[in-house]
Amino acid sequence: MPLNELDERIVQALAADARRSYADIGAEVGLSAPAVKRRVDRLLAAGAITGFTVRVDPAALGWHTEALVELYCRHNTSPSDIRRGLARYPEVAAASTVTGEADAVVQVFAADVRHFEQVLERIAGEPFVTRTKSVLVLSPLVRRYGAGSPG
Amino acid sequence: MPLNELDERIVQALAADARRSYADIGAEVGLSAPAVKRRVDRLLAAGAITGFTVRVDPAALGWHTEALVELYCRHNTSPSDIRRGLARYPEVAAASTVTGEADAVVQVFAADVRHFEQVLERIAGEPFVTRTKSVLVLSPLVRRYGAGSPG
DNA sequence: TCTGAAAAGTTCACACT
DNA sequence: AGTGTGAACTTTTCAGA
Repeated sequence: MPLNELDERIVQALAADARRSYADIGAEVGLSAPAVKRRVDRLLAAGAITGFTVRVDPAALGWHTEALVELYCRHNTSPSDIRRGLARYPEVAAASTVTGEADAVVQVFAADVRHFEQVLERIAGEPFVTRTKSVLVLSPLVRRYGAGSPG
Repeated sequence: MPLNELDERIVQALAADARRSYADIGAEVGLSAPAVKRRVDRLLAAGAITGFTVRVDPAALGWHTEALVELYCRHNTSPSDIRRGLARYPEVAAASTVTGEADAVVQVFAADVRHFEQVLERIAGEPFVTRTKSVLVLSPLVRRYGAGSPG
């Protein structure tokens, strides 16, 4: 779907603060509130906007440990197998299949290292997982676009 | 700040859909709309909730390439050196220092592989960077809590 | 696309527990 | 402390132009 410059500005405004009123956004981009709403509805229907969410501070919610886990899977594992297997863990914030040696990379938030260890053991025990390799995050440096926060 | 079970359920509801009405969330957790609002306000004031944002489909916005880049840095590089060096790139969505061989992991969004290559060259040319190692993201499997989307 | 009205949600003051 | 009710206000949403 083609996004014009007006749509991009609306998306940017919502990315910065999804609770701004349509009238407010409209005043910025030069549209009325209903016009902004129609565009947002269209972006939602087209899948350009997939939802509205909240940005949280991991530490404030008690998630003091973040880790990145490389997953090595059995040869006939499909991406949807991995997705289904990981979606059940609330500690999994993000996961993607990747090029390279590993099959997938998983971002995990846990309360502490002990908790992370338990989650890792359970993930490593999934039938499609043959091996894992993890690194702990020491300090978040850049976190743009609301990326990388657990709930 | 201590979050009780009610707060966690409210945050989870907002993480799934930040536009649900307070009355709706209240019906789920057993509170009135004003009570939910008061708790959200308190979570905002305490910094546990840092904002509301929109979840976007990167491809729909023209970001067709996502990559994870491991950064190997010179021995006397501080985390803030890395942060300052990377913050200038709009393509850098997230970056963290990590344990293990690499010093940092960087999440990069680019329009296409050619664009990513250019960004990677520039990052690799930073004075504090000695070596990089990247993998391309094939398909995003899980993307919870608004994580991992460019703006 | 905008204007204007109806429906819905938010936000407050006040009373209660 | 925290919560619920009801009213005022704002926003959303849907007509019609």
